[in-house]
Amino acid sequence: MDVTEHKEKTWQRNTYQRRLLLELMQENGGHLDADELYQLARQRESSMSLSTVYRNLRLFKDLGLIEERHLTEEHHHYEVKPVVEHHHLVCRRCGKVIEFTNPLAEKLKQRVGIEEDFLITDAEIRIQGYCTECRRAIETADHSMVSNVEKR
Amino acid sequence: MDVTEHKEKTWQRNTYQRRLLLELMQENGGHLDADELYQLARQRESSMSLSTVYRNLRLFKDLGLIEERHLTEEHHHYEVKPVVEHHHLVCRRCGKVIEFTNPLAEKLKQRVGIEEDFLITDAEIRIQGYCTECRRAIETADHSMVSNVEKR
DNA sequence: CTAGATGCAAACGCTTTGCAAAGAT
DNA sequence: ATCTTTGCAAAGCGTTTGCATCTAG
Repeated sequence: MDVTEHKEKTWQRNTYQRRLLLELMQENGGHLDADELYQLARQRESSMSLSTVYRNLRLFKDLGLIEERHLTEEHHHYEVKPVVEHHHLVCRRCGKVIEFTNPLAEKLKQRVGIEEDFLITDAEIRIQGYCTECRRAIETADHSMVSNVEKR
Repeated sequence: MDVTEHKEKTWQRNTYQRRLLLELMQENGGHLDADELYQLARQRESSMSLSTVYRNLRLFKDLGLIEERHLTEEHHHYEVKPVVEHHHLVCRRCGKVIEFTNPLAEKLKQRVGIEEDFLITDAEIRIQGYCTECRRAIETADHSMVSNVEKR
């Protein structure tokens, strides 16, 4: 038995809304949140309801068609299940999200799985930092700023 | 300038509630969520308010005393800032959380920082899978289960 | 004294749910 | 004809906020 398969929901009816939502998810490779997807869908089907979006996002997720991401503290993002697992680099200043893959991530999973005796199914790696542009912007702003040491 | 320091909030009053909350966070090394901390605090100070918990969790976080974790989809968990960065292994069945450290994680951060020209501040790695016990439990249950291939 | 912190209740934002109507098979 | 899915509105849940009161400094 494949221990990683637990979900039982199925796709019973092939509705227009469902097709549209999945299509939009596939076109928009990026990281959509529920509301962004809702707005996109409304452009083509103005009667689209937000709950339909939520219901289908959950369905797609249960079927393994998309994956849920935790890029910000506020709410979820979704993306179509990538063929190769990739991870995310998030800029703390501008919020830009860069996807990356790195063989070390795979190695890390293997290593940890063995060391802790876990059967690893997947990993989510979110690295935070500052991108080139924001580093530059902060340094520039810094020159025109007063020291704020006394604030403490 | 240290580009990683952005927050400006300070600790102005040394209140009982604040001391209590921080103490509880430190005693309870684990991963507390806001409500768990609230329940603990109420045992010692029955008038403690949930908003005070939230306000101080945020304060502690801004001061860098604790860190916010995203272990489940539902809500946040917090833990006192560890001396060495560690990551989490979460069992998909029983929810057990195991902390681990691995030199490959550090290496990965360095590598990605260079490759993408990011100044890395930190990383959150959450690996999911099945622990020893749950694997065993699933396999055992499996033997007494009917195949569910026809469900589709 | 007085600004900052608290407790309470109400508001908030994202997500889920109950229900009647519409739609797919 | 049946049973799923939809749209709508209302509820749910974790979290935040406004405000009067309290309190540490």
